[in-house]
Amino acid sequence: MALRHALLAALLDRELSGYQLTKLFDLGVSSFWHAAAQQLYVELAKLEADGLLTGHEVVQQGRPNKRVFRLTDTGLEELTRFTLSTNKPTSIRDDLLVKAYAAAAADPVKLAEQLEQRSAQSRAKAEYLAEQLAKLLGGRSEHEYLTTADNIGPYLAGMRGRMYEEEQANWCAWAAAALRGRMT
Amino acid sequence: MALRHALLAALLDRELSGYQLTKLFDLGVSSFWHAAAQQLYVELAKLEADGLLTGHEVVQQGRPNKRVFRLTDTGLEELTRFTLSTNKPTSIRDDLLVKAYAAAAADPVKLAEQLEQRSAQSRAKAEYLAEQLAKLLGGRSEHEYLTTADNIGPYLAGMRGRMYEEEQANWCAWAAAALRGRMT
DNA sequence: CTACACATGTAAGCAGTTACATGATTTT
DNA sequence: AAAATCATGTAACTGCTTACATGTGTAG
Repeated sequence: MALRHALLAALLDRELSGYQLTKLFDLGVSSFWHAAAQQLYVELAKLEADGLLTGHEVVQQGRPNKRVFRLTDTGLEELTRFTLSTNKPTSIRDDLLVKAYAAAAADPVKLAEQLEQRSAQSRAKAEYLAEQLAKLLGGRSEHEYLTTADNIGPYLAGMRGRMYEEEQANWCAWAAAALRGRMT
Repeated sequence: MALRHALLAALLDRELSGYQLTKLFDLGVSSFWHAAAQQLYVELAKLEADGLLTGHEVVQQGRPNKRVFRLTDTGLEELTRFTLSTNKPTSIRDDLLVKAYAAAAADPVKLAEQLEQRSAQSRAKAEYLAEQLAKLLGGRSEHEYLTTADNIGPYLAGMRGRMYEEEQANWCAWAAAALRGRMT
């Protein structure tokens, strides 16, 4: 299992719809757990069938209706069990880094352009995450938040995501400059 | 395809055996491309069958023999084509980060212990990568190396790996401290 | 009346995981 | 004589990717 626990974690203390989860996994969680939108719906159905989640129809005005999911007691137990299990090896797969590794086989300018584009994307993602983190703090100092808030999980993980995207942006810009600096 | 191009990149200007590649993917490349040892052998066989690599038996004394692989012209062309292709979305999957997200469902001490353990592992990996990078420089300044070396790819990618592991180590230590700081 | 955001799925195919399997050589 | 490192695979299963499919409501 895999995506399973990421979904349970995302639903730990709130109800979210499949669509809201696709947004979360695209923007907020993608720096440490990747999942395609279609797969989320498939996995949500399985989790409901397995009794780890329950879905509830929510009628909306001005929008299509949606189904929100909530953790069951069994789901919470399963999540707790997961936190005690041994970690599977971290899996990272990034085409752009492989391309950087293969720089000698690439057109330096084309590669630099890709790096600069990614740098901008990562910078934007880092800024988005910084905003989300500030919202969580809600004016409190980090120390106060970390010692008093109920659930600091999203803040902890969000910080890692922000760091990751920031460093990615910096590295991409540096690598692009290095490649451009080699042009005659 | 996927692992395919990571292997071609690793063999860009050198011959390596399957076993040497497992070590490289475990230590040097794991921060941006994950692959299990078994899968490498499977993929190497496919790449050879497809004519992108050629394998040569190397008789060794004091060790079992090995087969080293070399890029063919077709393989190099394929790698160059890859550097121009559109990137698939970066895929990251890290159990430990999901556990951090689910902190509220976890035993704080047990989670902190896992984070501290990972911090040490990442620190060690960062140091190993720093050594490898220093070897590549071979006494030269970074600027000199980047402007004059033949193939700067492994240096560029290695730097990203070092940054990643260092930041991971820092974050894990910080997150563990935050969790421990909440204990009465 | 077109484009965009919201909203949710199904189905085929395969890349990658998990488990199993083997053997040489050096070091302790 | 055991443990560690070197060295290379096979086979079953499945989680995930890729491609396809559909429909509502808002904004320009």
